[in-house]
Amino acid sequence: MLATLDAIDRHILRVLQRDGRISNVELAKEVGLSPSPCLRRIRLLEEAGIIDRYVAVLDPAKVGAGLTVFARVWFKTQDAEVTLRFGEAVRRFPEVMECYLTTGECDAVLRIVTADLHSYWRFQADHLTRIPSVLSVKTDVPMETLKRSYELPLR
Amino acid sequence: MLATLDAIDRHILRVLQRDGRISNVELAKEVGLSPSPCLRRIRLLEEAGIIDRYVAVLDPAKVGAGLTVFARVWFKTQDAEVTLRFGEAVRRFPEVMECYLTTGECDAVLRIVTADLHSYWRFQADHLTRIPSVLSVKTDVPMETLKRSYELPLR
DNA sequence: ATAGCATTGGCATGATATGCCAAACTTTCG
DNA sequence: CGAAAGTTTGGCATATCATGCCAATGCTAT
Repeated sequence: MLATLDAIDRHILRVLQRDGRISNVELAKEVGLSPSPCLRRIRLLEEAGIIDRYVAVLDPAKVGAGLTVFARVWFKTQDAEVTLRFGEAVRRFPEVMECYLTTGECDAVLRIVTADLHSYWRFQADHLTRIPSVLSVKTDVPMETLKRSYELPLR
Repeated sequence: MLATLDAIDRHILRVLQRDGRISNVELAKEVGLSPSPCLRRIRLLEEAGIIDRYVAVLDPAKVGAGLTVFARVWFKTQDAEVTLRFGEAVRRFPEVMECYLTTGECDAVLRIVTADLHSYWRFQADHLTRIPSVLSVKTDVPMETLKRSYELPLR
Protein backbone atom coordinates (compact mmCIF):
# COMPACT_ATOMS: atom_id res chain seq x y z
CA MET A 1 0.00 0.00 0.00
CA LEU A 2 1.74 3.11 -1.23
CA ALA A 3 0.62 6.39 0.30
CA THR A 4 0.63 9.68 -1.52
CA LEU A 5 3.50 11.68 -0.15
CA ASP A 6 4.07 15.24 -1.25
CA ALA A 7 7.44 16.96 -1.43
CA ILE A 8 7.24 18.17 2.19
CA ASP A 9 6.45 14.68 3.48
CA ARG A 10 9.43 13.24 1.63
CA HIS A 11 11.60 16.04 2.97
CA ILE A 12 10.46 15.25 6.51
CA LEU A 13 11.17 11.55 6.00
CA ARG A 14 14.60 12.23 4.56
CA VAL A 15 15.56 14.37 7.55
CA LEU A 16 14.14 11.89 10.09
CA GLN A 17 16.04 9.03 8.45
CA ARG A 18 19.24 10.95 9.13
CA ASP A 19 18.31 12.29 12.57
CA GLY A 20 15.40 10.66 14.35
CA ARG A 21 15.77 12.88 17.39
CA ILE A 22 15.71 16.27 15.70
CA SER A 23 13.35 18.58 17.57
CA ASN A 24 10.09 19.39 15.88
CA VAL A 25 11.00 23.10 15.92
CA GLU A 26 14.24 22.51 14.06
CA LEU A 27 12.67 20.04 11.63
CA ALA A 28 9.91 22.54 10.86
CA LYS A 29 12.52 25.17 10.07
CA GLU A 30 14.36 22.76 7.77
CA VAL A 31 11.29 21.83 5.72
CA GLY A 32 9.85 25.35 5.68
CA LEU A 33 6.83 24.98 7.93
CA SER A 34 5.85 26.27 11.32
CA PRO A 35 6.05 23.73 14.17
CA SER A 36 2.32 22.96 14.33
CA PRO A 37 1.64 21.65 10.82
CA CYS A 38 5.03 19.95 10.84
CA LEU A 39 4.17 17.97 13.97
CA ARG A 40 0.76 17.17 12.52
CA ARG A 41 2.37 15.71 9.38
CA ILE A 42 4.75 13.64 11.50
CA ARG A 43 1.84 12.23 13.50
CA LEU A 44 -0.02 11.34 10.31
CA LEU A 45 3.07 9.60 8.91
CA GLU A 46 3.37 7.65 12.16
CA GLU A 47 -0.31 6.69 12.26
CA ALA A 48 -0.16 5.56 8.62
CA GLY A 49 2.73 3.29 9.58
CA ILE A 50 5.02 4.98 7.08
CA ILE A 51 7.25 5.87 10.02
CA ASP A 52 7.43 2.48 11.70
CA ARG A 53 9.52 3.43 14.74
CA TYR A 54 12.49 5.39 16.01
CA VAL A 55 15.65 3.56 17.02
CA ALA A 56 19.17 4.21 18.23
CA VAL A 57 21.83 2.93 15.84
CA LEU A 58 24.79 1.40 17.65
CA ASP A 59 28.34 1.06 16.37
CA PRO A 60 28.51 -2.70 15.70
CA ALA A 61 32.26 -2.91 16.31
CA LYS A 62 31.91 -1.25 19.72
CA VAL A 63 29.25 -3.60 21.07
CA GLY A 64 30.81 -6.86 20.00
CA ALA A 65 28.95 -7.25 16.71
CA GLY A 66 31.68 -6.23 14.32
CA LEU A 67 31.23 -8.95 11.73
CA THR A 68 28.36 -9.08 9.24
CA VAL A 69 28.13 -12.16 7.06
CA PHE A 70 25.69 -13.27 4.39
CA ALA A 71 24.78 -16.93 4.45
CA ARG A 72 22.91 -18.91 1.81
CA VAL A 73 21.02 -21.92 3.05
CA TRP A 74 19.77 -25.03 1.29
CA PHE A 75 16.88 -27.00 2.82
CA LYS A 76 16.48 -30.76 2.83
CA THR A 77 12.98 -30.29 1.42
CA GLN A 78 11.03 -27.22 0.41
CA ASP A 79 7.65 -28.00 2.00
CA ALA A 80 5.76 -25.56 4.22
CA GLU A 81 6.52 -27.50 7.40
CA VAL A 82 10.27 -27.19 6.89
CA THR A 83 10.21 -23.47 6.10
CA LEU A 84 7.90 -22.80 9.05
CA ARG A 85 10.23 -24.56 11.48
CA PHE A 86 13.22 -22.80 9.97
CA GLY A 87 11.55 -19.43 10.46
CA GLU A 88 10.76 -20.20 14.09
CA ALA A 89 14.33 -21.28 14.77
CA VAL A 90 15.82 -18.27 13.05
CA ARG A 91 13.66 -15.79 14.96
CA ARG A 92 15.06 -17.13 18.22
CA PHE A 93 18.65 -16.27 17.25
CA PRO A 94 19.45 -12.61 17.92
CA GLU A 95 22.48 -12.96 15.64
CA VAL A 96 20.16 -13.33 12.65
CA MET A 97 19.23 -9.78 11.65
CA GLU A 98 17.43 -10.64 8.41
CA CYS A 99 16.17 -13.82 6.83
CA TYR A 100 14.40 -14.23 3.51
CA LEU A 101 13.09 -17.23 1.61
CA THR A 102 14.33 -17.28 -1.96
CA THR A 103 13.56 -19.11 -5.12
CA GLY A 104 16.33 -20.17 -7.42
CA GLU A 105 19.78 -21.31 -6.52
CA CYS A 106 19.34 -21.48 -2.75
CA ASP A 107 16.36 -21.64 -0.40
CA ALA A 108 17.09 -18.84 2.08
CA VAL A 109 19.50 -15.96 2.56
CA LEU A 110 20.46 -14.58 5.96
CA ARG A 111 22.28 -11.55 7.26
CA ILE A 112 24.04 -12.59 10.45
CA VAL A 113 25.90 -10.42 12.94
CA THR A 114 28.55 -11.71 15.35
CA ALA A 115 31.64 -10.43 17.14
CA ASP A 116 34.24 -11.98 14.86
CA LEU A 117 34.96 -14.86 12.50
CA HIS A 118 35.50 -17.29 15.34
CA SER A 119 32.14 -16.63 16.97
CA TYR A 120 30.46 -16.77 13.57
CA TRP A 121 31.97 -20.16 12.98
CA ARG A 122 30.68 -21.34 16.35
CA PHE A 123 27.22 -19.97 15.54
CA GLN A 124 27.14 -21.75 12.20
CA ALA A 125 28.45 -25.04 13.55
CA ASP A 126 26.49 -25.11 16.81
CA HIS A 127 23.21 -23.52 15.80
CA LEU A 128 22.58 -22.78 12.12
CA THR A 129 23.53 -26.14 10.66
CA ARG A 130 21.78 -27.92 13.52
CA ILE A 131 18.34 -26.64 12.55
CA PRO A 132 16.70 -29.85 11.28
CA SER A 133 15.52 -28.23 8.03
CA VAL A 134 19.03 -27.25 6.97
CA LEU A 135 20.91 -29.33 4.41
CA SER A 136 23.90 -27.06 3.81
CA VAL A 137 25.17 -23.50 4.25
CA LYS A 138 27.44 -21.35 2.11
CA THR A 139 28.87 -18.17 3.55
CA ASP A 140 30.28 -15.02 2.03
CA VAL A 141 32.60 -13.40 4.56
CA PRO A 142 33.14 -9.64 4.14
CA MET A 143 36.70 -8.40 4.42
CA GLU A 144 35.91 -4.70 4.10
CA THR A 145 32.86 -2.47 4.22
CA LEU A 146 32.40 -0.23 1.17
CA LYS A 147 29.01 1.14 2.16
CA ARG A 148 26.49 0.89 4.96
CA SER A 149 23.38 3.05 4.85
CA TYR A 150 20.30 3.32 7.01
CA GLU A 151 18.33 5.52 4.64
CA LEU A 152 15.79 4.04 2.29
CA PRO A 153 15.77 5.77 -1.10
CA LEU A 154 12.73 8.06 -1.42
CA ARG A 155 11.68 8.71 -4.95
CA MET B 1 37.64 -1.04 20.36
CA LEU B 2 35.29 -2.68 22.79
CA ALA B 3 34.13 -0.57 25.72
CA THR B 4 33.28 -1.94 29.12
CA LEU B 5 29.52 -1.81 29.44
CA ASP B 6 27.85 -2.74 32.69
CA ALA B 7 24.39 -4.24 32.99
CA ILE B 8 22.69 -0.82 33.17
CA ASP B 9 24.46 0.40 30.03
CA ARG B 10 23.35 -2.70 28.13
CA HIS B 11 19.83 -2.23 29.45
CA ILE B 12 19.83 1.38 28.21
CA LEU B 13 21.13 0.29 24.79
CA ARG B 14 18.55 -2.45 24.51
CA VAL B 15 15.72 -0.03 25.24
CA LEU B 16 17.07 2.63 22.88
CA GLN B 17 17.42 0.09 20.08
CA ARG B 18 13.70 -0.57 20.40
CA ASP B 19 12.59 3.02 21.03
CA GLY B 20 15.05 5.75 20.17
CA ARG B 21 12.64 8.50 21.16
CA ILE B 22 11.79 7.35 24.66
CA SER B 23 12.01 10.26 27.09
CA ASN B 24 14.90 10.25 29.49
CA VAL B 25 12.47 10.21 32.42
CA GLU B 26 10.75 7.06 31.20
CA LEU B 27 14.03 5.37 30.25
CA ALA B 28 15.41 6.13 33.70
CA LYS B 29 12.37 4.50 35.27
CA GLU B 30 12.79 1.43 33.07
CA VAL B 31 16.45 0.88 33.95
CA GLY B 32 16.04 1.76 37.63
CA LEU B 33 17.87 5.07 37.81
CA SER B 34 16.85 8.65 38.40
CA PRO B 35 16.84 10.90 35.30
CA SER B 36 20.16 12.61 36.01
CA PRO B 37 22.56 9.65 36.02
CA CYS B 38 20.56 8.05 33.24
CA LEU B 39 21.04 11.06 30.98
CA ARG B 40 24.69 11.17 31.95
CA ARG B 41 25.17 7.55 30.87
CA ILE B 42 23.42 8.22 27.57
CA ARG B 43 25.70 11.19 26.86
CA LEU B 44 28.77 9.07 27.64
CA LEU B 45 27.54 6.31 25.32
CA GLU B 46 27.00 8.92 22.59
CA GLU B 47 30.40 10.55 23.09
CA ALA B 48 32.11 7.15 23.02
CA GLY B 49 30.43 6.54 19.65
CA ILE B 50 28.71 3.44 20.97
CA ILE B 51 25.43 5.14 20.13
CA ASP B 52 26.20 6.26 16.60
CA ARG B 53 22.96 8.11 15.84
CA TYR B 54 19.20 8.09 16.12
CA VAL B 55 17.08 7.41 13.06
CA ALA B 56 13.48 6.95 12.00
CA VAL B 57 12.76 3.51 10.54
CA LEU B 58 10.36 3.65 7.61
CA ASP B 59 8.11 0.87 6.33
CA PRO B 60 9.89 -0.11 3.10
CA ALA B 61 6.70 -1.29 1.39
CA LYS B 62 4.98 2.04 2.06
CA VAL B 63 7.69 4.25 0.60
CA GLY B 64 8.30 2.30 -2.60
CA ALA B 65 11.20 0.20 -1.37
CA GLY B 66 9.43 -3.09 -0.83
CA LEU B 67 11.98 -5.41 -2.39
CA THR B 68 15.29 -6.32 -0.77
CA VAL B 69 17.69 -8.40 -2.84
CA PHE B 70 21.15 -9.75 -2.20
CA ALA B 71 23.53 -9.59 -5.12
CA ARG B 72 26.90 -11.25 -5.48
CA VAL B 73 29.35 -9.53 -7.77
CA TRP B 74 32.42 -10.79 -9.60
CA PHE B 75 35.08 -8.28 -10.69
CA LYS B 76 37.12 -8.38 -13.86
CA THR B 77 40.26 -8.00 -11.78
CA GLN B 78 40.85 -7.78 -8.04
CA ASP B 79 43.33 -4.89 -7.90
CA ALA B 80 42.94 -1.87 -5.63
CA GLU B 81 42.01 0.45 -8.50
CA VAL B 82 39.02 -1.69 -9.47
CA THR B 83 37.68 -2.07 -5.95
CA LEU B 84 38.16 1.65 -5.31
CA ARG B 85 36.15 2.63 -8.38
CA PHE B 86 33.50 0.07 -7.52
CA GLY B 87 33.14 1.53 -4.03
CA GLU B 88 32.77 5.05 -5.40
CA ALA B 89 30.12 3.94 -7.87
CA VAL B 90 28.19 1.97 -5.29
CA ARG B 91 28.11 4.86 -2.81
CA ARG B 92 26.38 7.03 -5.39
CA PHE B 93 23.44 4.61 -5.72
CA PRO B 94 20.90 5.13 -2.93
CA GLU B 95 19.43 1.71 -3.75
CA VAL B 96 22.60 0.07 -2.42
CA MET B 97 22.12 -0.11 1.34
CA GLU B 98 25.16 -2.24 2.13
CA CYS B 99 28.21 -3.34 0.20
CA TYR B 100 31.08 -5.53 1.40
CA LEU B 101 34.20 -6.87 -0.28
CA THR B 102 34.55 -10.59 0.18
CA THR B 103 37.17 -13.19 -0.33
CA GLY B 104 36.27 -16.57 -1.67
CA GLU B 105 33.66 -17.45 -4.21
CA CYS B 106 32.66 -13.91 -5.21
CA ASP B 107 34.29 -10.49 -4.86
CA ALA B 108 31.51 -8.39 -3.32
CA VAL B 109 28.06 -8.81 -1.78
CA LEU B 110 25.40 -6.10 -1.83
CA ARG B 111 22.07 -5.53 -0.16
CA ILE B 112 19.94 -3.58 -2.62
CA VAL B 113 16.51 -2.03 -2.05
CA THR B 114 14.06 -1.20 -4.83
CA ALA B 115 10.29 -0.90 -5.31
CA ASP B 116 9.74 -4.24 -7.05
CA LEU B 117 11.34 -6.87 -9.25
CA HIS B 118 10.97 -4.79 -12.37
CA SER B 119 12.77 -1.78 -10.97
CA TYR B 120 15.44 -4.05 -9.56
CA TRP B 121 16.00 -5.52 -12.98
CA ARG B 122 16.32 -2.03 -14.44
CA PHE B 123 18.81 -1.08 -11.73
CA GLN B 124 20.92 -4.16 -12.39
CA ALA B 125 20.84 -3.81 -16.15
CA ASP B 126 21.25 -0.03 -16.35
CA HIS B 127 23.57 0.68 -13.44
CA LEU B 128 25.10 -2.25 -11.58
CA THR B 129 26.41 -4.24 -14.52
CA ARG B 130 27.57 -1.04 -16.22
CA ILE B 131 30.13 -0.27 -13.53
CA PRO B 132 33.38 -0.91 -15.44
CA SER B 133 34.81 -3.13 -12.69
CA VAL B 134 31.93 -5.59 -12.82
CA LEU B 135 32.28 -8.87 -14.68
CA SER B 136 29.06 -10.57 -13.62
CA VAL B 137 26.26 -10.47 -11.06
CA LYS B 138 24.24 -13.23 -9.42
CA THR B 139 21.10 -12.33 -7.50
CA ASP B 140 19.09 -14.08 -4.81
CA VAL B 141 15.55 -12.74 -4.91
CA PRO B 142 13.57 -13.05 -1.66
CA MET B 143 10.03 -14.31 -1.95
CA GLU B 144 9.11 -13.93 1.69
CA THR B 145 10.52 -12.28 4.79
CA LEU B 146 11.02 -14.59 7.77
CA LYS B 147 12.78 -12.05 9.99
CA ARG B 148 13.89 -8.44 9.93
CA SER B 149 15.48 -6.98 13.04
CA TYR B 150 17.05 -3.63 13.83
CA GLU B 151 18.54 -4.66 17.16
CA LEU B 152 22.14 -5.73 17.42
CA PRO B 153 22.61 -8.60 19.87
CA LEU B 154 24.14 -7.34 23.13
CA ARG B 155 25.94 -9.98 25.05
C1' DA C 1 39.55 2.73 59.21
C1' DT C 2 39.86 6.57 56.27
C1' DA C 3 40.76 9.38 52.38
C1' DG C 4 39.87 9.88 47.56
C1' DC C 5 37.04 9.06 43.63
C1' DA C 6 33.12 7.82 40.89
C1' DT C 7 28.25 7.73 40.69
C1' DT C 8 23.88 9.07 42.15
C1' DG C 9 19.62 11.96 43.27
C1' DG C 10 17.23 16.32 43.63
C1' DC C 11 16.38 20.93 42.24
C1' DA C 12 15.93 25.14 39.21
C1' DT C 13 15.73 26.95 34.65
C1' DG C 14 15.16 27.17 29.91
C1' DA C 15 13.48 24.78 25.88
C1' DT C 16 10.15 21.73 23.70
C1' DA C 17 5.93 19.10 22.68
C1' DT C 18 1.12 19.34 22.24
C1' DG C 19 -3.73 20.65 21.98
C1' DC C 20 -6.84 24.34 20.54
C1' DC C 21 -8.63 28.05 17.60
C1' DA C 22 -8.83 31.34 14.01
C1' DA C 23 -7.10 32.57 9.36
C1' DA C 24 -5.56 31.45 4.69
C1' DC C 25 -5.56 28.54 0.90
C1' DT C 26 -7.43 24.91 -2.23
C1' DT C 27 -10.96 22.33 -4.19
C1' DT C 28 -15.55 21.39 -5.51
C1' DC C 29 -19.95 22.29 -7.10
C1' DG C 30 -23.64 25.27 -8.39
C1' DC D 1 -17.32 32.69 -12.75
C1' DG D 2 -18.48 32.71 -7.80
C1' DA D 3 -19.53 30.77 -3.40
C1' DA D 4 -19.19 27.29 0.03
C1' DA D 5 -17.03 23.37 2.11
C1' DG D 6 -13.02 21.18 3.47
C1' DT D 7 -8.10 21.08 4.25
C1' DT D 8 -3.90 22.98 5.81
C1' DT D 9 -1.52 26.44 8.17
C1' DG D 10 0.32 29.63 12.00
C1' DG D 11 0.18 31.33 16.68
C1' DC D 12 -0.63 30.84 21.51
C1' DA D 13 -0.98 28.67 26.28
C1' DT D 14 0.25 24.93 29.21
C1' DA D 15 2.34 20.85 30.79
C1' DT D 16 6.25 18.01 30.19
C1' DC D 17 11.01 17.36 29.49
C1' DA D 18 16.10 18.16 29.04
C1' DT D 19 20.02 19.94 31.20
C1' DG D 20 23.43 21.91 34.30
C1' DC D 21 24.77 22.31 39.14
C1' DC D 22 25.61 20.72 43.86
C1' DA D 23 25.33 17.92 47.84
C1' DA D 24 25.06 13.11 49.43
C1' DT D 25 25.90 8.28 48.97
C1' DG D 26 28.52 4.16 47.87
C1' DC D 27 32.82 2.01 46.45
C1' DT D 28 37.94 1.36 46.23
C1' DA D 29 42.46 1.34 47.62
C1' DT D 30 45.90 1.99 50.90
